[in-house]
Amino acid sequence: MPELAEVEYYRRQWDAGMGERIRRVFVRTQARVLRGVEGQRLTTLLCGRLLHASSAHGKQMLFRFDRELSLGVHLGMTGSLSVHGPGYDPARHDHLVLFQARRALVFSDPRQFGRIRFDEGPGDPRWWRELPPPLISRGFTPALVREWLARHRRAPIKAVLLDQNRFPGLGNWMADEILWRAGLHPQRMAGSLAASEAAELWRCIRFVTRGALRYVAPAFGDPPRHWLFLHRWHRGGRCPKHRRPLGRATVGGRTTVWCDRCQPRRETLLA
DNA sequence: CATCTTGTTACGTT
DNA sequence: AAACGTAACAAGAT
Repeated sequence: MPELAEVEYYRRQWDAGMGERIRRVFVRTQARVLRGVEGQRLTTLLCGRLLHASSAHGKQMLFRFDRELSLGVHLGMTGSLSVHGPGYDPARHDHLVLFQARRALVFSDPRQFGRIRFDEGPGDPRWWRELPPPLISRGFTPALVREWLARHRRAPIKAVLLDQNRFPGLGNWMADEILWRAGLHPQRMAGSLAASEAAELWRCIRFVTRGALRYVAPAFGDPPRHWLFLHRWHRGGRCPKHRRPLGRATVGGRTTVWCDRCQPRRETLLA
């Protein structure tokens, strides 16, 4: 489910507990989402700690506690964070619950494609420091996009956009939205883009990222009707620009939606 | 019942 | 050595 804007929405859910102490920890020790994190150790170390700060970077989240403890959360396909009352009774797919005096901070994930991390030590953990530049940052430049297109020149552009090593936080719906706006067919080879197309792609990445954060992050709302977003989910959906039926195929291993008129399959040669 | 899924990664092939 | 495609992970929705 979550791409960068949904992740940001979930991160804010736990803001309710900021600056307050963890009284008790529930952890499903054998859960796959722990990915090697030892539940007992996590419980021992987190009990009594203050939740200091949180941040999101692409689809990753990091929650910081006093005594240099860091809790990393990735939501996978079906993960979520929520807040409940202090007497909350963990449900079947809740894998980690941090109880505070007045609430319970809950991590839930039915499919368990998500991941919990737990690190000790000053500063941010190494895996966090090594994340690529956020899409909304000065470090994310058109040159980085060009270099990535060249490196993956034989792959379909849709698959390239889904690579978290360069486009942290982009997921299936955002990638389709970006390509639709950029007028690029998802099956175009990355190496076939003209310089002007790559520049437009960069602009659309920024535009869609800002829009997603604006429309989705505050209250899990929908983008406007003139975005592809609302039209892409069901078969029979039509392009919001001129009502043409949307194309649909698997590209880069994911269900992909596009408009043949906005995104011609033929390689465009020059602007 | 069959098919689908807003994500990632291990593995085999090119 | 990189780059690329695919299967697998698991459970719920349609």
